[in-house]
Amino acid sequence: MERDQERPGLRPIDMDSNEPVARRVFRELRRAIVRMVFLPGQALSEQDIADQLGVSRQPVREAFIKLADAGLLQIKPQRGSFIVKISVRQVFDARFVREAVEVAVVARAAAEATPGQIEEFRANLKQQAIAIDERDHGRFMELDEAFHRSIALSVGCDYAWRVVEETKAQMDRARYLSMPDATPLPRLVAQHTSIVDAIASHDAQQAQLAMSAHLREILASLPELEKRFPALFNHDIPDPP
Amino acid sequence: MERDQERPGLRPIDMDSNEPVARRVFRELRRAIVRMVFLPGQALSEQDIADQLGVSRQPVREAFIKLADAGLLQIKPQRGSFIVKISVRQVFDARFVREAVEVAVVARAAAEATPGQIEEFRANLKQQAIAIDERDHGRFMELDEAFHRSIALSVGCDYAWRVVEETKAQMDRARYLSMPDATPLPRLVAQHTSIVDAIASHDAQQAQLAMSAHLREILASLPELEKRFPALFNHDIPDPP
DNA sequence: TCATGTATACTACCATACCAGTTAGGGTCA
DNA sequence: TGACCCTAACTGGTATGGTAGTATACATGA
Repeated sequence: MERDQERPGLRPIDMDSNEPVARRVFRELRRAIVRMVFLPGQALSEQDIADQLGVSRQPVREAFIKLADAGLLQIKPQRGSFIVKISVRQVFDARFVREAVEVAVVARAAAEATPGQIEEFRANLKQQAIAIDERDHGRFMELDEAFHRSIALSVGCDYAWRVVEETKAQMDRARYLSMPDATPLPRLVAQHTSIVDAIASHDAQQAQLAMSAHLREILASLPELEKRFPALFNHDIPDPP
Repeated sequence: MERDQERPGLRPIDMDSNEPVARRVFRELRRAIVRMVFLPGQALSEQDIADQLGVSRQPVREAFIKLADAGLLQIKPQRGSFIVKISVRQVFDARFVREAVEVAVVARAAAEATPGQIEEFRANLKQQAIAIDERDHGRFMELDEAFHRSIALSVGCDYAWRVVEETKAQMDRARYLSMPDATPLPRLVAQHTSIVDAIASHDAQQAQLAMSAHLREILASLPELEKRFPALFNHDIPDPP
């Protein structure tokens, strides 16, 4: 009995699509990294990935570069490329930025959100509860992301959401690591609900506090994770150049 | 009499360096775009740039992709690549994110900055005044960036500064456009000073207000610029796919 | 005159070949 | 035995060739 439906690390790239191959390779690799299919510290070779996906090295290389920009892959020229280990400092740095941006976004949402938009937020909350009832953790994480995204997009903060998306990647690896076990999902829904309530009552300050508290709680289990999976963490000893 | 010392748009890539060519090409192109050497709307060709810089197309292509990620270049597959026009909406989106992050950073600085660090900030302020006296706008912009960066790095917000750096690119094009004329530089120094004063007195709230006001003022002239240089702006009519 | 089909000259994208630097392993010699 | 060097098998970086798609100029037709 496997934890995932599919053990093969990567799903094949479907042809007959005019979307650039490099972009699809990037998405697939990013997905695999965030979902811990590739473990932190593991070496990745351009040639290997290209062979697995049935494409040439060129698009794989471009994907590698973008992954490096996203802070998920470390490219050591003439030596190799490695999944960066989870760094507690880096994750908290990402959280810091995410909190700053999302707190600003939710303040705007409290000021500008329309009743229709608030209704959409609540609809998402209901689905979150359903996903929890059905023990569907993956579905919950999707809804969670959709929830935060919809708040940002509802007030036209597309670029802000793009920034948050990048910061999330760092955090989500840690979250995925802690997922099958006890993550107090109902508690997260309660926090989401209080965020929406504050938005609905146009209380910007309360919305900011709720969002801030929510984002700080997410990583509460990080130190424990570091102890449980020491090999996956960096322990903030930056390796020499 | 030219506005720049050098009219040739790009400086040649110096060889005898082990830094990847692609990275240097990226930096040089980014510099040229932000400094309005390449005008918004202008087409850029991989082959052209490669010939001008004396390198092959491959590193140029990689630089193009990174520029596209930074929102400075639009790559239209099988059609061409174009310097994106300045979009008032996009610039304000960038400012929104930058304000969110830097306000959070400065709050932390007010809480944690040491006397030595505050002394460094003040030293930078003095140099800003000198640059203004010498009418050296370019130098002032460098010091301005260094000022904001030093605040972020002083409290360990390296990643936050990296995010700010990306958002700045959008804003700086507009700032460069308005630079030779009347930008009230002394006023900016006064704002910088009040930020440092708030940090020095460990008044987080005051520091946040000062930073927020400062960042909002920077783009005050943007609507006027749009009227003066209509060809360089997007007017937020998103062109069809 | 104007609409339409077509040839051509671009473009970015992908594949491939080659290059230079790093690393690991094994053999050699003190 | 141990330190050293050399070689072979990688790595990512760069250069180049080939392909498919698009825009444009121009000829052709009504």
